Amino acid sequence: MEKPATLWDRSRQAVVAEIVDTALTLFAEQGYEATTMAQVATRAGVSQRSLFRYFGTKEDLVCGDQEALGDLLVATVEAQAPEVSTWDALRAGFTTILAASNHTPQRVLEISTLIFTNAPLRARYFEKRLKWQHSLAPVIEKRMGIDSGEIPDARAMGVIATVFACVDTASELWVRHGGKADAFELYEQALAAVRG
Amino acid sequence: MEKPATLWDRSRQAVVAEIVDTALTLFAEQGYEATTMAQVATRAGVSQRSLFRYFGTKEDLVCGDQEALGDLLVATVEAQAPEVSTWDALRAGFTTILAASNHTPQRVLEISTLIFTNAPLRARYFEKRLKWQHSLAPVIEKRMGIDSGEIPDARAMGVIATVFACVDTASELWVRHGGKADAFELYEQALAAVRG
DNA sequence: CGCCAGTCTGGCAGTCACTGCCAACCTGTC
DNA sequence: GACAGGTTGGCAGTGACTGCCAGACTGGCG
Repeated sequence: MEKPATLWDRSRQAVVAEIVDTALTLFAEQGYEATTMAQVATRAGVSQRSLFRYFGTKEDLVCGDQEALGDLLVATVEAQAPEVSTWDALRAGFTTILAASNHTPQRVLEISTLIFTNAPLRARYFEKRLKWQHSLAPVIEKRMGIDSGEIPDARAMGVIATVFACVDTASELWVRHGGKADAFELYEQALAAVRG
Repeated sequence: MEKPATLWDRSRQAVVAEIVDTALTLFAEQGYEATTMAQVATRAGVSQRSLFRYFGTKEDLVCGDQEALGDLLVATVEAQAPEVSTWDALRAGFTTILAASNHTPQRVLEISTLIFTNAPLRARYFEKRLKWQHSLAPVIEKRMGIDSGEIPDARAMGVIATVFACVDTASELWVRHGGKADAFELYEQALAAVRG
């Protein structure tokens, strides 16, 4: 997965992780919107200008590392055997990226709660997931035996959007249950109600 | 639906409509993000301060009149006979609000295109629709024979989220086809693929 | 070791969405 | 004609974000 992994790259990773850490701490202390980027920069010991170079936007402090996960999702779905159903292939993709997270469960809950209780964060999260959906379109079309055209097919996009909707629903309810419910179970319930 | 309808109220409505009009024109001319609120204010002949009093945010210039539609959606779904299936009840809700739009088809396409091609607009649109979903939860739970608790039920939310996902998918594809496809047909295709 | 190119960083000033505050105004009422 | 309530406009401020430039740091090359 990684070839060069320069020393410099790793130290940059560390810096990024530390900034995220202090940002999450501040968000927990004062709330997301009450915290300014200037505060984060000062507390993390970098200039405001550099902070914006690491994270293009304030939202990216929370949902920044999704790019890579999207690629993993698409790759996993694509790698499923052809006899696996579309639904199972998509589920496999999500369980894979869930397992690939490098955060503690505690932190996942913290971040998820942040996202689901802050409109701009949730909006940004949604945006990124939209890109995933579009990347998945050709893969799912192929799996469903549909020719990929310039514009995606309604059937394939409908299935993809539905799975995302159920994942999203399960995540939100999981957060609202304070992480005490089984997110996977919630997903199964939601999807079963849809397909039943 | 309207009781008082003061003269003043109506003139305010006219002002709002005119501002929206000039804003859409500017957006068409220069693009959404290249247009500043100052420009809209000047061109519409109001102060910037008042512009922000009419429309709390720039996004609301485009997707502002959704509050009322949400209520209509919930009311319509609630008004469906109990023997109507959950899916049909939700579809009835959407066809109703589609018919309730006071814009020309041309303008609907223009606004939709704007929303679906601008990330912040789409995000805001999504946010508002999320609220609709939450308002629908108790209605759909009742219809599905589920007791409404503090936290919505995964099955009900899954169904609601799926319908919204398919509507969204159909809308997006409709826009990407330049309005030449039948949006209703696209919705049927998407949902059929999901439920089939 | 000194030099050089490429990169990284910090500061600074500017843009833009958005808000609070206050003075001016307008409208209807007594 | 004074008065109360709501409306408007300007003005100054905040906070996210960007472009620009100058200094520092790094890895090669002679």
